[in-house]
Amino acid sequence: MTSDKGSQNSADSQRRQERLRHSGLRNTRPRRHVLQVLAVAEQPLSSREIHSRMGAEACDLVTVYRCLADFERVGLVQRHEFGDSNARFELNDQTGHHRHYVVCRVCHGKEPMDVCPPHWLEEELRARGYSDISHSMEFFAVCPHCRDDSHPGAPQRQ
Amino acid sequence: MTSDKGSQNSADSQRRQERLRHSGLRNTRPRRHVLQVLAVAEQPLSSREIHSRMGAEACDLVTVYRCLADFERVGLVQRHEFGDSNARFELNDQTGHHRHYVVCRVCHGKEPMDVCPPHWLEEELRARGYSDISHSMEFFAVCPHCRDDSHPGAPQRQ
DNA sequence: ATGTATGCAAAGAGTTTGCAAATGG
DNA sequence: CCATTTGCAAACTCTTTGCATACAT
Repeated sequence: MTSDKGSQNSADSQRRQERLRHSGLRNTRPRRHVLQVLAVAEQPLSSREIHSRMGAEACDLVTVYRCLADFERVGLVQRHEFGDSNARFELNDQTGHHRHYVVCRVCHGKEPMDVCPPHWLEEELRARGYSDISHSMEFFAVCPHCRDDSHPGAPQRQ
Repeated sequence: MTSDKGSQNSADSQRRQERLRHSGLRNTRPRRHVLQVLAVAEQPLSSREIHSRMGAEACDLVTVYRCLADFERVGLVQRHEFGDSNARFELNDQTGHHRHYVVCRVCHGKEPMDVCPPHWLEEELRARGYSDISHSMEFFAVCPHCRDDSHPGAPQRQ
């Protein structure tokens, strides 16, 4: 029953702490905990969602906000804006790879797209003198499941 | 001294009121005023920015929010999320054309990109059974001006 | 006339800030 | 040791809601 989608064994934990140290951030319990929650998340999570998943041992919600701000600054996480004024975050992998999602307008499920076309546009921007370039891109649609069910039951994923 | 960037002559005003009526929305003074501000805006504006630009004759800020919600619902405006948790809006043209921007990390200036590569991705999503598809895409970077000035003066555009 | 839209007040929600105490390297 | 980080409380900002009044058609 334990999720094996993400990485939550000791070796992965070591690797995350390695990335923390390498980023110049101190290796604290709240930060390890936030990283661990993100590591096993099946989709981007908001600060509150992360805090909830930390359970009884949770640090203060404010600390989650501060961790995420730091993680974003050093490139450990990517921020997503899915339009519900709720910033969501996901762990970047070591290669700097990141994802874009389709968000269902009905069930709010989030499906990764696994493509990233704007990269050549970043090249063009670089040629125009821009530096330190990144981008956001999300899709919004009614997913096949919700289109068929006119009266969808419980949302697939929130 | 009057800006002629946007459309604020009487003919354009007529055309905007036409679009209002055609959308099934009542032709009220606050709505005309919000549309007029958007029509002459050189970049997407937040509710508060719109309200400020309405000057002494401004309607209530709440009404601006409601206008924008209505306008978005009927497709008159496009919403942008530039990452500062401040929704910004711009007028769509009649063809449904919309824009994507580069936002400078330093001066927060917004430059339109005039390209829209995700359209073929929407096709792919359609093929996978998704419907009612739209997307968001924004770029973030340090603009040439701010890269050169290590100590930028006043932000170019906010 | 009648449903729609507005203004005002107040609430809701996410996020940020100040500061003293705790902690990591 | 000392700079960084945390917790707690409170503030701040954007946005939404309730309801009586005003307005468009």
